[in-house]
This record gives sequence, structure tokens and C-alpha cells, in this order.
Amino acid sequence: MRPTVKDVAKLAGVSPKTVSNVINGIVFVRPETRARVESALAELDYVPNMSARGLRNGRTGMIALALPDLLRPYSAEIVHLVVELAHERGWGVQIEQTAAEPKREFELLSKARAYLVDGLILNPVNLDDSAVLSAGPLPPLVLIGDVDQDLVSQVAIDNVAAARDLTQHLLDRGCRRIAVVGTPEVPRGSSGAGVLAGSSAGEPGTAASRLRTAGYREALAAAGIPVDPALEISLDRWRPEGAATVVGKYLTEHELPDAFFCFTDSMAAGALSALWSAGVRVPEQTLVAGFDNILESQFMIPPLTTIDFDRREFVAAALDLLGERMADKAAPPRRVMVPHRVIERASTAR
Amino acid sequence: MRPTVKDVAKLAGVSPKTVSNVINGIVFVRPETRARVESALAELDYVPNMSARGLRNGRTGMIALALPDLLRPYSAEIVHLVVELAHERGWGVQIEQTAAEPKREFELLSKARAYLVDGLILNPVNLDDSAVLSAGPLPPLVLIGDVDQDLVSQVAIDNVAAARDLTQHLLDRGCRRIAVVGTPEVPRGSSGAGVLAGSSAGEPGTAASRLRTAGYREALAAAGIPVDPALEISLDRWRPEGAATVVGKYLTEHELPDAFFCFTDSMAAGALSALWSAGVRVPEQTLVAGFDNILESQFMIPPLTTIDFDRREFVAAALDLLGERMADKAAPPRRVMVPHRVIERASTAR
DNA sequence: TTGAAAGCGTTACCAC
DNA sequence: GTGGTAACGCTTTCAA
Repeated sequence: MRPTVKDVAKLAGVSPKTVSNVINGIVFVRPETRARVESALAELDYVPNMSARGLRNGRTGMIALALPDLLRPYSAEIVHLVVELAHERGWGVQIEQTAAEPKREFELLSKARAYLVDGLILNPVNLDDSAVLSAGPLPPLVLIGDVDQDLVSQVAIDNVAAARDLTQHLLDRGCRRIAVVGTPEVPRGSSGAGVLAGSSAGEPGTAASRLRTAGYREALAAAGIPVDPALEISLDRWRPEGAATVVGKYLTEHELPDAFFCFTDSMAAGALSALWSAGVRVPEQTLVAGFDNILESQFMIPPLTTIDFDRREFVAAALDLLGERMADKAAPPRRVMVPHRVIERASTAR
Repeated sequence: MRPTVKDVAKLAGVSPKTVSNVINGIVFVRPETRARVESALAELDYVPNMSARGLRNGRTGMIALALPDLLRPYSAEIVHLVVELAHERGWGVQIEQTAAEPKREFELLSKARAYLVDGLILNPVNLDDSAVLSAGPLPPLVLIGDVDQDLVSQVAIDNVAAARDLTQHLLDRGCRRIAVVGTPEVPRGSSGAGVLAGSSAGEPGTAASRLRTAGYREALAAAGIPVDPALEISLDRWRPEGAATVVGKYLTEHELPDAFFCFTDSMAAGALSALWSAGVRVPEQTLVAGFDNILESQFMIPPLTTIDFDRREFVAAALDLLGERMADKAAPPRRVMVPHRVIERASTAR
């Protein structure tokens, strides 16, 4: 049987309380006693029972990270950083995936308390204000990515501005017919403000796709170019295979656009592949750009122009905000915006 | 305050035990009573406290997955599948990263009990027989990937055979000078049997790199081609940027080999990029192959020849083995080998 | 400074 | 079938 504080106390000839004091190192313990306890700890190879500790003081030292699709390289980067930075703060990380089952997001909100976690970082897909409200008493929560709400803390980048900047980058290079890959399945109004309720379930990045579409259209409008629905290529799941398929099909049915702006880098990889298969040369015949600046982007052929932001800063901010909420549940929600920038690479060189 | 079984019991006019019976749905409960309890459950929005449950019955319903480097696309695929398949079994998943800190592997072994988990799936890097032995009483444990040991359950592919098969594939296409990317930093004997102790710390994939190197050499030997140390390009961290750097440098210092066999697909991406930058055409001037068949491989330019294995089967086997160990700690360790195959794509087309 | 005892929320044992 | 009660391992009052 594994040893408990009682066993340690007995071996050291002290009470459980003293052992607890030594372990948590808060109260002053006579050095001699401390030494005796510590050697007993070592001898028995004592390891505290986290369930008992969690039950007693209401905290487990664990947080949950919920992402729509763990397969995306972007997800891997987020998971990597959250695990690394949370570990520095002494927190363990439990991972959840939400895209497969839309209602899982709500379950997590309403039942996070059950999931053995002290807090939750959620990249929402189907979430809006009313959903957040109706979930009842929330666990300490930070949203990463875009939702139109002010009820809970959030860290995000300005998706509209980023998409506008990247579109402008393409316009600056003389592109007029700019295709976008990854727009929502069902076209909506351009601004998207307030029309969140009823967003179709199961689409990863629905919120992001709306905002990036909006930014794209804004840039076109500013340049006096009308929106051409034929250039807005929708895609339900943001995976490279989908992008390859849809771009490949597009090429057979339409005239080659001046550029393809893909809403994620991994979709851009699919697009580049489809273009290569069709014998279209990038950047000579058409330009390609992505979004996220994943690790792989600089090794694509050609290297990919994309939107970059400091992912470490992004995740650190999320953990900071979560720490605030965990320390004080009544703290006012905060929103942190992380700056972005266009990374120019060969895929849009002119 | 959040409701407990007691509150539910009071509201339903029954005892806590009955509530527990209803929740766990095992014992026969009178339908009428059951209905009363269930409506009380719903009314109070009862959520069980996992810490208490864990304390009481010794299980938390959580497993841990420990991988060397979460940034690798391969890791993302494993995390994705483990989370998905574990969830089907009602288990939560806690994620750990080991490469940054070698001793973390041992910590996990010896302290997994503390980490609030019922079992552990570990992709080992610096682990050998003696380490496993000396860790003392182990938690239910399954190793994924290669270690020379028979003490704990393990699921793996035959790395030696896979590397041999892929090398043979290149030989079949007329290659004689085949470079490998990702060999261990310090060259070792070819078989690698038994020389695990003291494996240098901090190298992701040390075990895998030894075995893949062995398979490569076996194929060369069978073809009567002597090993050329200059063709064995070592790399400490299996990341694309390292591969791009090392291959780029290689091209300036050596004659172009007939082929590059990279020990992971993501390194192959880096290699393809370096070759493209140097103006070397693939497959016209040299062939490139990888290992793992990550999602991105088929969208590389050109699409990448690689080693594939059924990742879902691989992960399902790991969870099955873990389930066995969790159910019966005395169960004999088992080893599952998952078959592999060479996927031929354009990067090695002749 | 240290010891004794209570209690966190659950489930299992044993009566009824 | 269902209700009391004890116990899981820890920390935190309160006393000594």
C-alpha cells in the first residue's frame, strides 16, 4: 500500500499536521523535526494523493485546454505552449477536443467543475453571448480566439485587421481577383456583428472565418473592388485535404485568380499542392498566402506569406488571465489583444 | 455552493446511497424512486465531485500521455487520437512533455500516482530497462515506440524493418548513395542491442533513430553497399528547421546524393525546402523520402514517399493495453507490433 | 511549535 | 430496495 501522511508521521514520531506543515513548507517547524520528517518522507517514498488534497482544499492544480481540432498544426503549437507555460506555473493540463461534438463546448462550460480542473481555456466555435450566459455558474474561464462577448476574459488577435492587412498586401502586389479559401459554408452579411446565434454547428473556426472574410471584404471595398462571390471559396473543415480538393476543383471551373488567400497555413499547404498538381507556378502565375505562421510555413514550396503573431505571448496572456480568474472569481473580465504582422515570403514575391 | 449527493438526497427524500445508486446505475432502484432522484438531480444541476470520487474509489478516470515534443505534427496526431479514443472509453487525458527536461520521464514513472491519473502512456526517449526497473512500483503503464525491454506493455512498429524497406525502395530505384537525416549525434554500433544505458539525454527519438539507422545499414549491407559515414547526417532535434539547415549545409560541402531518407516527414519537409532553395529538383535530380506519413506529407511538393502505419490502430492498441493493466496490475506485459508499409509518392518517382 | 479531531463528497459495507 | 455509517487521505480549525 502506498504511504500516507499518517505513515510518515508515525515513522517520524510526529503528528500528521506536522508532516503536512513540512510538505507545504509554510509554517515554521523546528529544524530538527523537519529533518526527521523529511527523511521519513524520503524513506517511504511518499507521494501526496492529489484526489484527497483536491477534495480538501477545492483545487486540483489542473487546468483544461479545449480546442476544436487537435490535428491542426496550429493546435499542436497551442498545446505545446500551454503545457510548457502551465507547467512553469505548477499546473497540469487536461486536453479536450470540441469540434467532433458541438455540444461538448457547453458541457465543458457547465461541467468543468466535474472534470477535476481549476480552470478552462477554451477556443470556442459555436459560442455566443447567450450561450455563455445560459451556461449558468461558470468555472474560471478564458476564451482564446474570437467571440463577440464581454462576459469572460479573452485573448485574441484582431482577425479583421489581420485579414485586411494581408489582402492589402496582395492588392499592393497588383492583384485584383483575390480568392479566399475557408469562408463560412453559408454566406452571411459582411460585418457579422450580432448574428452569432444559430451559427452552424460543427464548423471549426466559424467565428474566425466570419471575421477574416469581413477583413478581406473591407480591404477590397477600400480599393474599390466589388465582392465577387465566386472568389469566396467556402470550406467546412479547415484541413489541408479539404483545401486541396476545393482549390483543385476551382481551377477546373474558373479562370485562375491573381491570388489565393487561405484562412490557415495548413489550408495553404493544400492549395499549394493543388496548384502544383495543376501545373500552376507560384508566385509566377498566382500568389498564395496563409494565416497563422505555423512552423511548417517557412518550409513550404515556395515559403508562405502569412499572418504572424507571438504565440508564446498569446498563450502566456491566456494563462495570466486564467490565473487572475482562479485567484479571484469576481475579478472583472479582461480582453487582451495580441498584435499581428504580415510575414512576407516567396509565395507572394513579385 | 454547489450541490452534493446529500442535497440531492434531501430534495428527493431518499438517502445519499440511493442517489449514488441512481447515478452509477448499477443496483436495482425502484423506478418511482429513480424518477424522483433524477428530477432532483436535474433541478439542482448536480455534478459529481471527481476529487471525492477519486479519493473514495482510487480511480480518477484520467490517464496521462507523455510525448517528447508536442510541436511535432506526429505528436499532434497521437494527441488527437488518444484524446478521441480515450474519451470513448470515458477517460480524460492529461498531457505531458518530456524532451525539455529528461528527468521528467522518470518523475512521471515514479510519481504518476500523484498526478491524479490512473495510467500512463509514455513515448520514451531516455528510457532503458534499468531505468524502468529502478523506478520502483510502476503505475499502469504502456510505452509507445521503441525501447529494448520486456517489463512493461508496449506498442510499436518494427522500425528496423521499416527503415530497411524504405531504403530498399530507394535502392530499387537505382540509388546507391543514399543519405539519411536524423541519425544519432554520436555514432554507435549498428545493431544497437543492449547499448541503451547512458543514451545521451535530450535527444528526441534517440531509440527510434538508432533503430532506423540500423535498418538503413542492413539494407545497404544486403545490397553490398558499404556504409559511408559522410552520408549519415545527424540531427539532435527532429524538427524541420534543423533538417533544412543541415541539408542546406550538406549540399554546399558534398556531392549531391542519389536520395535523402529523412527519419521523419517533418524533417523531410525541411529537406525539400533546402533542396528547392538550392535549385535541386525532386525527384529529377535526387529522391526524398520520409517516415510517419503525417497528414501534411501528401501535400508536400512533390508529395512525399514515406512509411505509413495505422495510427488509429496503434493508439487503440495502446489504450487496450493500458486498460488491461489498469484492470489487473498483475497482468503480464504484452507487446503489440503494428504493421507498416511504404507509401510511394512522387518524391521518389522514377 | 505540535497534537487531536473534524470534515471535504463519495461510495461500500451492513443492517433494516 | 433502501437507509445509516464508516472510510478514503489530506488540511485546518482548536487545544495543549
